[in-house]
Amino acid sequence: MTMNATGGRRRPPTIHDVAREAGVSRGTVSRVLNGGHYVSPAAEEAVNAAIRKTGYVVNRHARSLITGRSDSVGFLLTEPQERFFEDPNFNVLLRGCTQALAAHDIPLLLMLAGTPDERRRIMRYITAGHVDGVLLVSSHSGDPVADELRDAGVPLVACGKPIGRASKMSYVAADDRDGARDMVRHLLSLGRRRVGTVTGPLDTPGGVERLAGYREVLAGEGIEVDERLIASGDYSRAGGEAAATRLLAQAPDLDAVFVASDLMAQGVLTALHRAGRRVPQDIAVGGFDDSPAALSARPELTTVRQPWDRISAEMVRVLLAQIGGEDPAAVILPTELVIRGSA
Amino acid sequence: MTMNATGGRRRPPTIHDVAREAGVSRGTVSRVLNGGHYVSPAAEEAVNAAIRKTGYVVNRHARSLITGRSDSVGFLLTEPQERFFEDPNFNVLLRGCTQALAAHDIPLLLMLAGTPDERRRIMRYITAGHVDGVLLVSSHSGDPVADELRDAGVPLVACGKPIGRASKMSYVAADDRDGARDMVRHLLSLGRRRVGTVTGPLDTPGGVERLAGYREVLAGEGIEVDERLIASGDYSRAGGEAAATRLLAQAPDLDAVFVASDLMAQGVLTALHRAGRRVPQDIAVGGFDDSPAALSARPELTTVRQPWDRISAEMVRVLLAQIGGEDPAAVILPTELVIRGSA
DNA sequence: CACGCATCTGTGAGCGTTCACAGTAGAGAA
DNA sequence: TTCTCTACTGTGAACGCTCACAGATGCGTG
Repeated sequence: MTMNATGGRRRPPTIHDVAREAGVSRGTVSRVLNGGHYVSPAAEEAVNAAIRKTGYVVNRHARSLITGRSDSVGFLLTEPQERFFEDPNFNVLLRGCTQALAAHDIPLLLMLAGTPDERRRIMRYITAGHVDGVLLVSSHSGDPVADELRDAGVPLVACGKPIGRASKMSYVAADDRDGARDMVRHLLSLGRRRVGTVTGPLDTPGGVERLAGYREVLAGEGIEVDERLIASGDYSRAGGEAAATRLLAQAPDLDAVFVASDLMAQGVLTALHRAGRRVPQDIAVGGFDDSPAALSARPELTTVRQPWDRISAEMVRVLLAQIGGEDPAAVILPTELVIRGSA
Repeated sequence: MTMNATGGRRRPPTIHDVAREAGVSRGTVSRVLNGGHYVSPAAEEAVNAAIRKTGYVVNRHARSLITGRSDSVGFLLTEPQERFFEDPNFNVLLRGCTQALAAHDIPLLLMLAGTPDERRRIMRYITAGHVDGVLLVSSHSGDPVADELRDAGVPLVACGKPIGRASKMSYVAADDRDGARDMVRHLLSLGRRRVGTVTGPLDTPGGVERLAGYREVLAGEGIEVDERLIASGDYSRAGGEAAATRLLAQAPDLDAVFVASDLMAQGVLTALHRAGRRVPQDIAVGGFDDSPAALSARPELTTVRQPWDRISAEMVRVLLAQIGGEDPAAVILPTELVIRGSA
């Protein structure tokens, strides 16, 4: 190490410095940097040594200027802020994506578009080419962002099946419907017969699909679906609490509830506790997600695990493929029933 | 709008296109873009109209190439991964910083440096100038990252007072010690006399300062500090549970606990519940943070609120000032006691 | 009238990289 | 030998922007 041991920023070495040090031309250094094709072993070795010696790091701005690529991707949240930081799933997903991208040496830009104003600004930023692609998280069907981005030709992968989209768009999702089926079957296997459900918002894929799974199993068992056993929530704790309260009023003989998210299930537990119902003795409760919330609930939640690590890895894989020119793809991943104390 | 209504990416307009459209030179457009000094009102108006018409967005790569600035900042987490997504505080902080930066149109790059390997890669990335500054979150004193960055001359703001630093470094922190004092005083005011504490890791500022506040109040009240009433945790739920179990064994006459984080307090509640102690009747529990965890606990936690929104806003303000050439600064913000069911 | 000064404008250079192209050398085929 | 082909290397010319500078104009002052 020959360089600046003392503080303060020196002018960093350029590709030119490396070329001089290695006794080759800029072009050769550039070729080594980009895969090393058409470079003699001797030259490659010399360049690598020079890179180590000078501490050279490629200037991404210069590279981006010419390639038109930014070598970064955006992680876009269109939810209103509060949902973001209340929902543990987002964090797991964010972390997974960051790490999967880091393996490709691609930084992740976190973008929050809560208000229409922010949305406009961020759309400009994205469509100006400052990111190569976008990981889009949980947009409601009313959300125009996905369509706008797709129309602008920006590579895009959604988390969760986008509902109501006309044309093809990449997405990665857990098999919501199948997970819901597993849970409802489990509740029935416990001997429960008045199985209710607290759904997610019905303009989200999770809301729709998990409810569909619930209906399917009941129908399959020849049980008529009682609409009084269905209440919709908004994925928040408070929403779950309110929904459970309604459920108890409409159907006091309730003996099990399938709740479409763990966070709502926490609210459900609160409501049941206040109503003096014991869990799981009087009413069995099943959640969805297997988020950290499932473990902090009392009793711990029986739930459906979403494979977040695989979801994030697949989102990144599909996005990079799409940036590389491949066609959009849909990936559906299996869920897993996790049995704990609440059911 | 005259441009590409159809999908697919066209070559985006450049500053040259805007200049031609406005009938001025590149230089004038550039001046308008950068504050509009030394530009006649007529020219400025023409340029703005041309920008609107062409849909021009500045190419940050080209700009960065010459200015040497990236117009982005990094949000660096040096914690091992699990802490990140288990701790609700991080999310609040992350969101706050993202929004505060967005107001300056500066994107935030999320960086996770869990393993030494990742750390090296990210340090290279940062020191190569790909971000203008770094928001550093909660580094243990053993963590060399802060010193390395400072030595490299990278503008830096830490969240929480860095302990054991030789020279000055910017940081923003809640007044941990004062918050702890408030809580312990509150517990004493309830008539409790065997007040224990579960500390954070003692190589973190929060761990050290909150314990110091605890000791101060007891000393001030003339109560001798019983070391059996002190157990250290690691800010995790499990750590809190283990610490509480130790505390109960060492000091069965415990009648209150000040826990240095809400998450640990959840673990403490679990341990107390298992031991058959009622909260708050038998043992009062006070947390710290006022994170979402405080509300999901049963009973809800009496805790010390950290002003996360202000903390994030101040971190961004201080960082931008430092990037602008100002000297490092330390900011300490007041906490607030929040009384709920657990004490 | 000449001069300084402030305000405004255009122009060339250059930031650090990649890309296309034009070379060079050596090996093998005709 | 000569020609072709492959492997490798160097060299301008961009990419889109900012910066320094030079020029132009108008106004007040000596």
